[in-house]
Order: sequence, then C-alpha cells, then structure tokens
Amino acid sequence: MTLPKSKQIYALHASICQVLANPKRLEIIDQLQEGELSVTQLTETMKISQANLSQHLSVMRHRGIVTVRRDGANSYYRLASPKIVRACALMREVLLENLESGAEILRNQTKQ
Amino acid sequence: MTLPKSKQIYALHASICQVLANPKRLEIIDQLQEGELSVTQLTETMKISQANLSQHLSVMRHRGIVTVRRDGANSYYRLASPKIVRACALMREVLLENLESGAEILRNQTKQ
DNA sequence: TTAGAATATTCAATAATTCGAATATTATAA
DNA sequence: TTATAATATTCGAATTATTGAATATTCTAA
Repeated sequence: MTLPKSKQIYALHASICQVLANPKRLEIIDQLQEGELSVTQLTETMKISQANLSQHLSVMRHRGIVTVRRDGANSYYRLASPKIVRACALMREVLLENLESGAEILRNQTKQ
Repeated sequence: MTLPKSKQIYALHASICQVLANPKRLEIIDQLQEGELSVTQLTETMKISQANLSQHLSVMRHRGIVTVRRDGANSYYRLASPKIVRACALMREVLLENLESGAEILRNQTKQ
C-alpha cells in the first residue's frame, strides 16, 4: 500500500488541513456543526470582530471547508462536508489521549 | 449539543492539527502508516535532509503525533494513534471531493 | 436616492513557520 | 580511545499567517 502521492497532492492536503490549525477556525467549525449560520450569528456567539471573522471565513471558503449561501444582505455559511467535523473530532481525541497520558509537552504550546 | 470549549482547548486542538498543515509531515505520516520506521529509513524514502526530517519529527513528537523508540544509535518512530491516519484520510477525502466538484480555489494554493 | 445594516477586502505590523547550514550529542565498531 | 554513523539541536534568513484598523461593497427599508 501507501501509494506514492505527488508533492502536489501533499501540498493541497496540507493546505486544507491548515484550516484546522487555528483556534478561531476550529471554533467556527464547532459552531457550524449543527447547520448553517449567518455571519451575524457567528459574531454573536464567538468573541471575534466582524472583520476577523470574515477573514477566517474567506480562508475557509477558498479552501473548500465551508460554502456560502447569500440571501439579501446576509451570508449563511455551512460546512462543505460532514467529514470535516469527523476529522476534527478524531484529532481532538488524539489530543485528549495525550493529555490523559500526561504528555508534558502540551502545557507550553503556542498560545494566542 | 456543541458544549462550550475553552479557549485553552481550542488552542491545544489547533496546535495538534497544525502538525497536519505541512506537506512533509503529511508524507511522514503516510510513511509511518504501516508501522515504525527509523530516521534513516525515512530519509531514504523521502526526499528530505536529515536535519529537516529531524526538525519535523521533533515537532510531531512534542505534539504527541508520533512516539520514538530508541535502539542504540537508531530512533524508530511510529504514529501515536491510528486516529491520526483516519483524520488525515478524511481531510484528503474532503480535498478530493473539492477537486472533483471543480473548486477553482485549489489551483493557486500556497506552494513550497 | 439615501441611510444604515451586513459582509468583505485591503493594508501594514507583528508573530510564527520553514529550512539550510553548522554543530552537537550519542552509540558503536575498530 | 577514537573515528564514524545516526540523530538532534541551534541559529538566522526567508516566507507565511494573523489581526486590527480602515475602507469598500451590497442590499434594503424608508
């Protein structure tokens, strides 16, 4: 197994995984778990500026993690695939396993 | 649902997901799918310098994605959990779905 | 039409990643 | 012991990500 994958694919794969590499974007994904939300709704539940939220949504849109539905002045975002939540959940499980097994490492991680 | 998660957890979650946000590290994960490999074996199959490989392995070790077994002068790395491969595979599926549905976006992604 | 609401974009400063080069550490065979 | 192999670390430069601030765009109600 382990088919050889081109550098290209790895780069794209990394690019889409990178969406998950930010706390705010993970929170957005969490919020969208149940279904679509407007930008206004997202700003209300998350402690984030409208501009910054819009920037993150832009990244997520461009990398195919969310899709938008525009309705008048409002934009409604939803996750592009249920697989995204599953992937996030798996990685969170890995994290929790690490925390339980007392991985010292995770204490002093990059904060923001 | 959607339990409120602390900023802390989101930061740690992002930190562990960030390991997936690099093409070389994804390739390392691919290589380790079948089981442990030594650093030498990894340098042989991947086109990467020993130093750079070691740097990536260090990141992965510290974030609990891989574990090391040292045997003499050799270090054998393996994935810390099978969930890592599953998460990667899911994200790759999302990518492939996007590519199929002709997401223009992915053409001009950050390359390295 | 125009004011205001909703959202998006641009810009610039700061922070974080990536990687080559050099060097350090550790283990073992001679 | 010492040379060599295997691996790890440090440092600095280049690139990329993140975010606040300012501004632009789009829509709708009046």
